[in-house]
Amino acid sequence: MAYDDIARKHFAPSHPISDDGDEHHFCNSCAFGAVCIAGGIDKSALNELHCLVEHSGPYQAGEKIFRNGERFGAVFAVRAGTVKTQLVDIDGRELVLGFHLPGELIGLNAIHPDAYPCDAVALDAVEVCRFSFPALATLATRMPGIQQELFRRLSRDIGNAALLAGDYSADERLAAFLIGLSQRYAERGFPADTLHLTMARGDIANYLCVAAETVSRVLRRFQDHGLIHVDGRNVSIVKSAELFTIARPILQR
Amino acid sequence: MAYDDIARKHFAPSHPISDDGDEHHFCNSCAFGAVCIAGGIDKSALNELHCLVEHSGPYQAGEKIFRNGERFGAVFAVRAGTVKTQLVDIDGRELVLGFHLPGELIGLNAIHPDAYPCDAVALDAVEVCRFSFPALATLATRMPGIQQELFRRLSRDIGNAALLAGDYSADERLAAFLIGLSQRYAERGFPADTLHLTMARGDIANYLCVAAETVSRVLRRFQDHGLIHVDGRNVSIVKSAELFTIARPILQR
DNA sequence: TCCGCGGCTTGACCTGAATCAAGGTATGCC
DNA sequence: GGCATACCTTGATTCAGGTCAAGCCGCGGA
Repeated sequence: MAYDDIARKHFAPSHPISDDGDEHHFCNSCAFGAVCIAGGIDKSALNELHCLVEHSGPYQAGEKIFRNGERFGAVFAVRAGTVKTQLVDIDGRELVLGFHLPGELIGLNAIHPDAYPCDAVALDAVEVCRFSFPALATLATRMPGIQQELFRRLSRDIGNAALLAGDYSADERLAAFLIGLSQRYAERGFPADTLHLTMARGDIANYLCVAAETVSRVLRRFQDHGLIHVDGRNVSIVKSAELFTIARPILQR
Repeated sequence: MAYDDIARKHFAPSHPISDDGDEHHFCNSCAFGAVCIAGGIDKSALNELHCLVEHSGPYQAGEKIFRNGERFGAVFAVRAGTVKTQLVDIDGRELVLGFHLPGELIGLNAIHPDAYPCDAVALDAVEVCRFSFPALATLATRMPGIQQELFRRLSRDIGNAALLAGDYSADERLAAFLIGLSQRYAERGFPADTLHLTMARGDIANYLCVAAETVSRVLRRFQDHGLIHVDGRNVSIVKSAELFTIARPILQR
């Protein structure tokens, strides 16, 4: 796929970030890069996209891109770094909804309630593109490619949100998490077998609905069985096929 | 809200079904009813919606509206009855994704993979409206109200899919299930405190990621505590406030 | 009427993972 | 350096809920 090739060329493996784009070549990590490239959109349309987007950042680790309860006004494409979406429920329990890599769109779950239903927190140095949603929706009526891409992203997020439904074991969850992350990096042209986890164990645990201690133990066991190698937050995947077999009930369905 | 008033007038409480609509008054249970009424759309647009919709059914309990793996071509609005979406994972485990009442749209999660990622099964006598998705998307470019409604529905489904993520207790899950169902009936103008569960205990259990035995036990306990009254598949909610308190960590966040 | 079957309930027991507790390690700040 | 803090790991213990087993109920068919 053309988009991947371009990404592979431009991205620096160590820290995912794209170029800034210009009038003719919009950000490669842009959420709509694929549309622009594939659709061969004309200059005026590209300019319109340029007009409605605002680069924002860098955010430092811990800073929030948007907050739970804020009025919805825009979606954000991650350009660099990792974003965690989370919320704190009524009695203080934290719930991590997801981790978002460059090229991914956050805030889509805010359209319906017309307010962000979660916090978006930078896990490292994060840069984003802000798309005013009313403007984007208007543009989408004139550019079917943009509309279609929005539908696809929304639809994909439904599937992703449902991924961890089902009563899976801690092993299945951890394996699916690692393989999933690996695949998403691979799609963006980054090395897929050496992962740097930008999130704390506690966040992973929370996202997977297991205890932090369980994450430690399972990673340990995977390492003891030679499936992965763990060095703090650096994890290399040694036997991805076997890991995939464990994760299969979650990923392949 | 006007839509609710109209629904309340037309729906028969015992078996949710709408009238068939005509050129000027589209089905009340139609997924886009609210748009048409609120937006005051013109006749030609209404006719276009009429042209692209196909009524289909009735389906008998157990019959499938669409199947996992089938090429995506349309979304369906439930007109009458209850639909269960489910899939069977690689090693035979069943996973219920959701239950869908009249007025709700199914198949939105199929846009991205361009294939239905689950089965849609009728739980009782079901009637649906079929909307060709390419036609609907095209119409949406000309009718911003339709586009917006699609965005909202997709966005809401993301939230719904994420609802049961998080490690909630069996009590919390059951309470949230009952309150959620009650609220959805109420929105459609049906009595909200006497529920007829069209799905088997096993389906509920599966949807909530607990064992069927646990569903029995928790319902029993809720009844013993005077929160609900259970008679087979008929459940009446006695103390909705207390039930809501239990469900709060899931529903209110 | 009886039988068979699927769905539901209840009790007894077991287990995966949570919780509790303690200690280790890395990092930043004074 | 020395300290504080946040994060991570490991072991011991506990428990919510799963699994197994048995029996009940309601319904359709012969």
